[in-house]
Amino acid sequence: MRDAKRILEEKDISPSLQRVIILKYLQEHPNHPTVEDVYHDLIDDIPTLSKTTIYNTLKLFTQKGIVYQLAVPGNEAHYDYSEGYHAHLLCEECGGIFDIESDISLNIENDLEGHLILGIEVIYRGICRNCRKE
Amino acid sequence: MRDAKRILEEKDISPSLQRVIILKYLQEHPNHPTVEDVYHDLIDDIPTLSKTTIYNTLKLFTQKGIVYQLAVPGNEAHYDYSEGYHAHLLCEECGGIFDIESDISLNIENDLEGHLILGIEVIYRGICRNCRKE
DNA sequence: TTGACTTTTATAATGATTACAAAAATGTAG
DNA sequence: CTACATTTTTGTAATCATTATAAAAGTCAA
Repeated sequence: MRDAKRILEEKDISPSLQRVIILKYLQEHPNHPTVEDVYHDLIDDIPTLSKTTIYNTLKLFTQKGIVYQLAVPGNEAHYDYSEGYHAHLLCEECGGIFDIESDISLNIENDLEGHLILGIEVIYRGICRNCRKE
Repeated sequence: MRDAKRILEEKDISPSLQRVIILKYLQEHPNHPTVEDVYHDLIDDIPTLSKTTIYNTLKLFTQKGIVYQLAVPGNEAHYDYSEGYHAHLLCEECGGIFDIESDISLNIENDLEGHLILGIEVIYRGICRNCRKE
């Protein structure tokens, strides 16, 4: 796992206590946490932590391309820090989000119908293996 | 364009005035309208129309698989009725959503790592051709 | 140590969506 | 046609995530 402080410095973000802790949290919790998740899990470590800080920090990280906001319609935003590319499965039963080792070596052309393409996101919708058993 | 009333009946939805008009609107406006868009454009035709009705109706349509909610993180939900599959480009400059004629004949296997796959959504992020010119 | 600047924090405001209960519309049995 | 049950729509209030704002705290250099 890459050093959080170094990642921030490379992106010209001053590595404040809160920012480093939030980034470390995202690195250690690749389960697509929400702002609420981050807050709930860190408030014991930093009792002064404010939700606004988490919002601000995650917005900053997103703009800098360190994390990205997962598109889940109609709900809170989920955040994903990950070094390798992967797709996601959205379970329609339990609402869970699962990583999919997508082999879609998507023909990401820079130019697609005149648009400049910077990234791609693949979302599968279905029933996850856990809900399927029931 | 398929008959709206028939589509509803096939899905066991009683074709009330509002439902038919909302579905027709979605058919005729494939530009991924929001609830606000639908309301704004239909309130002149049906002065009694309530936003709640649009929310309820679109939720119903989504559950029945007639339309689907487009995943745009951090904003209102956009709705899409379309007969053929296509991907979407999200412009990071203007926020616009563009259809992409995706040739991804994605290997939609029913089973992917144990999950049951029902659908797939591909979202490109980038700069649209209009913003690019500037 | 002072002052400028950045970061964090708490509170209030906004905006989308949902809950709820009443009103209107529709369907059905007598 | 009428009375009653059910469905659908509507308006209002409530909820929930997110953003705006301004004060407080922290950082850093002269």
